Amino acid sequence: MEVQELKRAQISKRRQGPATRIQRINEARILEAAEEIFALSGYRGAVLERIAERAGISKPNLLYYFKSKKILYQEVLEHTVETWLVPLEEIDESDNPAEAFERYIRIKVEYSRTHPFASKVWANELIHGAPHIGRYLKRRLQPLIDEKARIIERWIKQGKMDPIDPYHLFFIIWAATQTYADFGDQAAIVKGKKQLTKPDFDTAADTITAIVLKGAGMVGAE
Amino acid sequence: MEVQELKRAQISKRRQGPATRIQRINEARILEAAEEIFALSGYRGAVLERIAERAGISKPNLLYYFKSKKILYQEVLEHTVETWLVPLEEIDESDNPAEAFERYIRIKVEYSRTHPFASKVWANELIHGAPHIGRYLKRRLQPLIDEKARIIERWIKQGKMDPIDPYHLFFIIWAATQTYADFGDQAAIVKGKKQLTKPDFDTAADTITAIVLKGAGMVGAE
DNA sequence: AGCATTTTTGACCAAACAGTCAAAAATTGA
DNA sequence: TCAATTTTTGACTGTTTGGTCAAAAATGCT
Repeated sequence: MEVQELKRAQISKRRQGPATRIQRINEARILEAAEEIFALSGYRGAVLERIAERAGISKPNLLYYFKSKKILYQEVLEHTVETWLVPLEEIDESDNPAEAFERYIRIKVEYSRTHPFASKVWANELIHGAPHIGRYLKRRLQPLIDEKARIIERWIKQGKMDPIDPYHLFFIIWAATQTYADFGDQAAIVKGKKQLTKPDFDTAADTITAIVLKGAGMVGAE
Repeated sequence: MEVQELKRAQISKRRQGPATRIQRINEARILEAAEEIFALSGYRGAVLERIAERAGISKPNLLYYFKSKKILYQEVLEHTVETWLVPLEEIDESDNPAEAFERYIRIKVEYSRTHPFASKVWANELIHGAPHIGRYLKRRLQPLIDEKARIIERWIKQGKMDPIDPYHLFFIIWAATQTYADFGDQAAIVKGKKQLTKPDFDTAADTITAIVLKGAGMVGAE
């Protein structure tokens, strides 16, 4: 409830018709800067002054567009969650399980590579118990997962894959794919590099795909 | 370098012989309280006053035992890392891969269940790029992983498992097992519960074990 | 041009908080 | 018991920072 209502409240206060050009540019800049700073420093650690600086404006001007740090944070969060859910929604019962999961895994790894800040903001929020977005998550994510879980259960009944708890399967895939964004620095340290590169992410996607598809009996001796 | 040196510096300043009874009790209490507060709020979000309160002492008294917030945080971190590394060190070449990985996975899931705060503190530090413990991590973790990677490569050569990148295999296992501590709240929300319970963790361990062992070719048609 | 609206910012405030310090209280050891 | 040492804390300080506000600057509109 909280996020949507706050968003609506804020918007309705200022915008009747469409946003002006200046508004769209500044809000986009602020959101992008905020995503990075929140990712690097966490909610409390993020300093509005730094976000404003990154966005090329002053702090009071930032507050003019987003009435408080909390509201700004929630807008960033909601944006990341929606992007996060898109590939999940695409999993369809008419798909072949192996193809559906391979596509899902590769998209999520690629997203970790191209949007590490978004993933980190999201991870940060979850680690602290989803205090700002828990209710929204329950309303939005839970039904979606339930639906996809039913699809997987039907695939299992049809003998297309091993009998595996669908929820845990999702948890494992989320964890494995996002770890390259959230904990990419650790992975780089372990590999003796400064940063992970594209080939690292490709190998990651290959490895996760191989293990999950074979491990869940979606390919192989059938 | 930083962590060990700081620790030694602090200890040498105060303790020549063994700590007194009061010191041991209070330091243990403080570290336990700090682990929880740092896990729930992050480094910047954690308030010394609250840690002290939780430990049943005053803030100045806390600072009497740990000279600064940073030093306290680093001690908490180092403690969690060392615990984290124990089961990894136990992987031995003379083991059967399936048995070794099953044991490793089950220990790590159990650790996620019993020490969620430690895992979260650790995750938090990594998300933000390991600023406080990166060097230590490189010195301590990298050689250990390299050693275990060589063991896995030998297992692969001996045909005991599929040719899989050992580093990515570890990343996936770490991610999958620790997600139940770090993002346990999300998993609970998705499952429509307040908290994950022991059976949830058991199913998690079963699922991860099944997928990894079969997916990496450690069991099955050989 | 000239009025109205939107956008921008310097200066400021109040709260939160890490860290200090001197003095009190408790403990230890002879 | 009593002096020395360790432990504890109330009161305080300086800094950081989210947020306010009034006024200036820019923009839009007729």
